[in-house]
Amino acid sequence: MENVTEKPSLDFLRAKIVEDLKVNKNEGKVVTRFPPEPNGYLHIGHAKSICLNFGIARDFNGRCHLRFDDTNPAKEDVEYVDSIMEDVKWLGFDWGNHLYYASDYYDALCNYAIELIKKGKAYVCELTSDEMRDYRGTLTEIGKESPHRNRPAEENLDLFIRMKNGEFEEGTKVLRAKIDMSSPNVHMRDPVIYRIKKAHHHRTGDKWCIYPMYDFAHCFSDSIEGITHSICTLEFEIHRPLYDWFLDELNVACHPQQIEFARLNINYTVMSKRKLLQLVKENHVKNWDDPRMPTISGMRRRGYTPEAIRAFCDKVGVAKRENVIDLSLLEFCVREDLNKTAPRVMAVLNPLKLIIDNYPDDLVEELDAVNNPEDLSAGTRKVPFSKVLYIEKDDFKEVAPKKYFRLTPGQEVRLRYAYIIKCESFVKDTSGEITEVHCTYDSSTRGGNPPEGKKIKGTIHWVAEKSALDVEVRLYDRLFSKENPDDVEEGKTFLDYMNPNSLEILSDCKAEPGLKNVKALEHFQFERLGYFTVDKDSNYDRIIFNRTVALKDTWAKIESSGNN
RNA sequence: UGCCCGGUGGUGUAACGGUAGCACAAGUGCCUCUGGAGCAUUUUGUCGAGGUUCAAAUCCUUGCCGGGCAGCCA
Repeated sequence: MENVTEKPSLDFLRAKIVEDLKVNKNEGKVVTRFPPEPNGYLHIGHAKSICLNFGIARDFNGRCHLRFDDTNPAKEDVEYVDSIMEDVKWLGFDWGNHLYYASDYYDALCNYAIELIKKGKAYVCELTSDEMRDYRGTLTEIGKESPHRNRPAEENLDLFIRMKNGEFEEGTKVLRAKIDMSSPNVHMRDPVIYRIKKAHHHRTGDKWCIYPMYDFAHCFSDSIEGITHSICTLEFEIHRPLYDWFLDELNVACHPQQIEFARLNINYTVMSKRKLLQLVKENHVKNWDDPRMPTISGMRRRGYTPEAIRAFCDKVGVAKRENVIDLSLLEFCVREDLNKTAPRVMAVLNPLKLIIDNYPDDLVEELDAVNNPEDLSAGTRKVPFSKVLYIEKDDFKEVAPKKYFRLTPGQEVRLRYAYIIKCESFVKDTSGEITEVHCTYDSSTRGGNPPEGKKIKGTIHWVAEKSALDVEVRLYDRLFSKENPDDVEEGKTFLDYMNPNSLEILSDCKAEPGLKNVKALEHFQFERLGYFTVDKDSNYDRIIFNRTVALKDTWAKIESSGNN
């Protein structure tokens, strides 16, 4: 009780920023940036970075830039630029007018390179890439210096300008920083900073035929934008000395601080753009927005909400230790959000006909159903009820296992919001499959209220046959059946661990008629089943739902533990 | 074999020299017109060895384990 006013503990990044603010570093400003390369779609790992960078800016009254790190025209495309902007916005973040491209800085970057050359800190090297690899040395042996390393500055300048003018072929020359070929950090062994690429750039067109490398472009882009904290993932930690070297050599006014954190991993999926691209290109999934993909667009289509994703990113925390998050945490986050917001509705995925023998043949009653018990302001709706209904196949068993509360001969259940019924008999076809269940109802239990003193343990959902809507439902499961698909055995690839049952299409589902006019991305809870969203391929004639996540299923747990 | 980073329950993440806490997962019970939701409750942890200290998850030494780095990718 005495600790209620205690502040929640900060992650190490925010703690660092608090320290910086205390000593008035950067005049108290906090400026971050999210710097995607437009060479693929954003995934949930990027969401963590987005939430971090935009979240920090929000928490410290700073700002966060969206900057496309577009320094490799061979791999980049406007399609990706567009999708990235859409996804960041959808996640709920706003970069205001701080939208930038590294390509905006090509002139400035080129001038920085020239300055470096003039200072004698960069040189044009004509080694082939194979030779350069050779000269670089290994992790345990130091490198040796390029024969071009000690060219006079004027010659370097001339050569570099001619590179820029397109006088040389790709691969024949590069500009390198002159640092230290004996550094234990291979990134400091005279890294390439400019290479010739006669490629069309999605923004600068054919203006350039030399493009800066990441290490050179990134630190200066940060500096130009006045970034205070340049937050990136762990694999760039070893690049930090280089980041600092460039900024120190040219003595720029703004020297941001690079801080690294551990990227997000989730089990049963992959999180590398290369692998996601491969899944798309080789048609292992339908597209980047396939609902099984961990992409933002895929998760959106699957029915995840921005609120759920943000909550997830918040809960996973930030640290420097490698981590693998349980998929169950993600599922918890969507359920938690959708439970509060998704209207409840009844739908039957695997229909079984149920006939109430003592119910009038042509009567249709409109029964009241609560739209969301977690939010009474969502109101109620009318659901039509009549003699012939559909129920879930699973909700009837000829021979009931122990603790089975649903329909079985002689047992009573409640039809949600309708009546108490009793199972009298059932019909099997020649193959032994149950085709009809016959029940009687108690007309005094209208609305589902049992007589005084009587308890009904089981409640099942239903859809009236007459007015039922035919819908398609797509069930999704984890894309991979192995916890860590990146951990491949000899002779296999991550593709060998794909879950063959990650998609199940149910085309004969029945839903209550109120769902006739749903729109793409609307969320619902199908009572007792899970959360579902309307797929974008859905239309008036063919309504398609994607299962976002199933409800927690205590019965399934009891059942499976009993089978063990 | 070089350099850099990390090791806290099953999974994440706090505690910044002073009671190892929180969330998810798992278990149990209560409640319920969703076997949903909710509520209550339990189990499980500081990588090892030394040292400093009244006191170490925290500081030091060392070992072990995990990750990263040798693109004209980012």
